[in-house]
Amino acid sequence: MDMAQHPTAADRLRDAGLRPTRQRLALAHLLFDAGDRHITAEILHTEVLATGMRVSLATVYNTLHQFTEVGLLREIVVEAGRSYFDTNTSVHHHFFHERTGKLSDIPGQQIPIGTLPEAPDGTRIKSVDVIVRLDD
Amino acid sequence: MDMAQHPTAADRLRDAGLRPTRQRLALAHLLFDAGDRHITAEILHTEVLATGMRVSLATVYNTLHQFTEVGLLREIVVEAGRSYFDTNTSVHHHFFHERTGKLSDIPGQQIPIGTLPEAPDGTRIKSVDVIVRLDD
DNA sequence: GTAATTGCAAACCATTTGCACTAGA
DNA sequence: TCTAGTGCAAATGGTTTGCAATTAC
Repeated sequence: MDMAQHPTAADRLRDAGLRPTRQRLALAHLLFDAGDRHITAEILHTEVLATGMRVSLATVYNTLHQFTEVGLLREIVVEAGRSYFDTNTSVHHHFFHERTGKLSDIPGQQIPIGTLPEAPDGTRIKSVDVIVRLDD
Repeated sequence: MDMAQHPTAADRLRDAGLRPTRQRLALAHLLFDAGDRHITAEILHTEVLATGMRVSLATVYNTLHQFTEVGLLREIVVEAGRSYFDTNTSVHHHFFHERTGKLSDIPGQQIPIGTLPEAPDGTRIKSVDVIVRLDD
């Protein structure tokens, strides 16, 4: 996602109805300028601080959730008590490395989600999450 | 799981290396006497208290984790900040009803986990979790 | 008797919230 | 200007922990 081109980061935020504030721009660059990432609020906060900017942890949480609401991020839950945010919002699934606590995309998009079960009663399938847990 | 028969609850706990204490027996009955269940520590604690027994929440947590370690339960993570424990330890997957916060088994066991990806490098697949999130 | 188990209350830790302050438009 | 956004510090909520008291064997 090259955000230094035609649709600038500021444009993308504006299009999503979010003011391109200094904080949101800084976070957007960290999130989207370096390809696909799986990141926690804590880590992202550490990273912004490392750039010299002062952004509160509360704002990092707000921003991650706002980005998720407007479809710029996808939230992934693999461990009770910690949320990951994925900058790749397309349909794909994950390896979870239990020892290191790291998430990675499963390459080749195609885990066979061919024969999905019918949603019960009056329900509707919102999404399908596949987590392949790895030992090592 | 009829635990009032040959392998009594006490036997099963002993076999797993856990002393069949009053608390563990009470929890085991609530968990295993009524078919497959998806339960949180809070709910289970409420249920024991309702039977008139005094069991601390800490013991409920300890017990759930011990049962999980010895393979009597399986832990399911669908929401950051809350753990579910599944009394059905066989391979199967779940619907998560987001509105009600309830988990249910996907019937017919067969989500096509046919073409699983290779585990990267020197890793080994420990388990595959499939969560179908429902809007309803 | 003695090691395992329990209960309690305090500690934890990621996340959320209330509210005064700041800054985009 | 005027509202959306931010920062801080306190609150939340599920879970864990330390340790003394209890219990299974």
